[in-house]
Amino acid sequence: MNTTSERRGWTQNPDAVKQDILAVAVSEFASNGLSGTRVDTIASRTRTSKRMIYYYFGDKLGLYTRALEAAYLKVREGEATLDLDHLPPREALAKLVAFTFDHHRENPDFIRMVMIENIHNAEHLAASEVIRDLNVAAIEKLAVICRRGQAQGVFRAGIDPLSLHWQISAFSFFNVSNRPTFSAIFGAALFEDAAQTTLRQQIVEAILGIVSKPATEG
Amino acid sequence: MNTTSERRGWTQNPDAVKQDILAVAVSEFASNGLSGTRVDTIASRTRTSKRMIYYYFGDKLGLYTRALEAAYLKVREGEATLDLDHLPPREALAKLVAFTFDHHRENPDFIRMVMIENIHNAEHLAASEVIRDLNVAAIEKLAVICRRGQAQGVFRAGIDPLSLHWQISAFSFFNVSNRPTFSAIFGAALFEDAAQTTLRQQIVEAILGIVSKPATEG
DNA sequence: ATTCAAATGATCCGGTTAGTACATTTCACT
DNA sequence: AGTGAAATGTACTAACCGGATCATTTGAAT
Repeated sequence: MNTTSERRGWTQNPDAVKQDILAVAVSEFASNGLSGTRVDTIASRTRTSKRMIYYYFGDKLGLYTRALEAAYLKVREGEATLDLDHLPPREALAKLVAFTFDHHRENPDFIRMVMIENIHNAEHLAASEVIRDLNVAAIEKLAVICRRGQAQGVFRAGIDPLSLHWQISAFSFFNVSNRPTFSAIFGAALFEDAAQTTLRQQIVEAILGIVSKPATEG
Repeated sequence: MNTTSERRGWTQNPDAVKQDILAVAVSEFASNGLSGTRVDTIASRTRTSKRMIYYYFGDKLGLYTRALEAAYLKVREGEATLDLDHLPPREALAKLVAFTFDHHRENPDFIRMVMIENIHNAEHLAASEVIRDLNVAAIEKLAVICRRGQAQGVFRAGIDPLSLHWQISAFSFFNVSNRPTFSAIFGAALFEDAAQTTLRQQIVEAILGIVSKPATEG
């Protein structure tokens, strides 16, 4: 049982083969979409062969679905490292928003997989219970912050955690998903590090504004 | 010269043929993506033939690029109907945001074309000067509102119209683009008319909050 | 050392699809 | 009514690509 790296003669290693295929598949599907991706191309970037793809994943759609799940799993895994319970509500929320913004930026392949899935009306995602569970858990984390903020009187009443999640996602997702068209039209300045930091701060404040008690006018 | 509807024997009508092809192309590309779209399918939904597609548009990519332009043109055309100059700045901005939100909802094919173009890193859009001009004009409209608001002292200083446009777009675009995955995971409630009205109001307020002079805290 | 299922290699195939070749018709202008 | 270019119809093809077929090897248990 040698490491997964070297392969002389050949040694069986089913799990490594599956993971190898999945990693390449995520990358290819994210880059080229479902019908734009060639199974042969995936195979060629793999340490194994096309034969193995069909052996383990049945067909192209099967592979795509598993790749989609893999992308979600990896990203939600990253989110789990975030501990917010010890922070006061406003700071917890601010940290969550800033983290989400950064995390999306760092995982463009995930974003692209979701874009592609949206193009396909989420029909493959709908078939995967795994993914639904992951995301519902993410909402619960947000709901906890909302309740704490309301209990302490720093958040207004009647906040809908789902709407809030929608708003946070809208900013963070769009920032990555529409970067190509946006910068093709308006230039890339908004996506350089300095501008992104400003933008992140702005949306943190915008979100905090949404949950804050009304006070302004004019 | 009869109308474009009936076609007995056959009568030449180059412009109508081109428009017919383009309309179908937008619909097909928006639904299935670039590589997911079949030229034969487009042809079959047309009153003309595949031969004509290649005759007028050269190849699949040429047709795609023209379809992308057509989608942009149609949407920007709709936006031009909006007259904001007679409104006070806050109301003008509020109206612009609400309109953008609705307008995006009403043009899902356009949204999907942009999504697809983003998947392709905007490489076809980048080749089209037409589109860039259209959008830069849209920003200018926003800049005018900002300047008026600042002159009247109701907006804070240092607003970047481009960032503002980014924020408005993020909400309005995401609302359509990610509806499939979002509702697959969290249910469709947020996308029914009542909830959408609430959401729209929320984001109008969020945007107004961004441009307003600081006053709140806690 | 045999056995047998799991894992892998090597090669092939049939349908699909973008694009083309060739022929024909329309129509504006003489 | 003739001419020629633009417009359209019909049929074909070459390449590509998802998937299948058949054979071989590995490795764990007997």
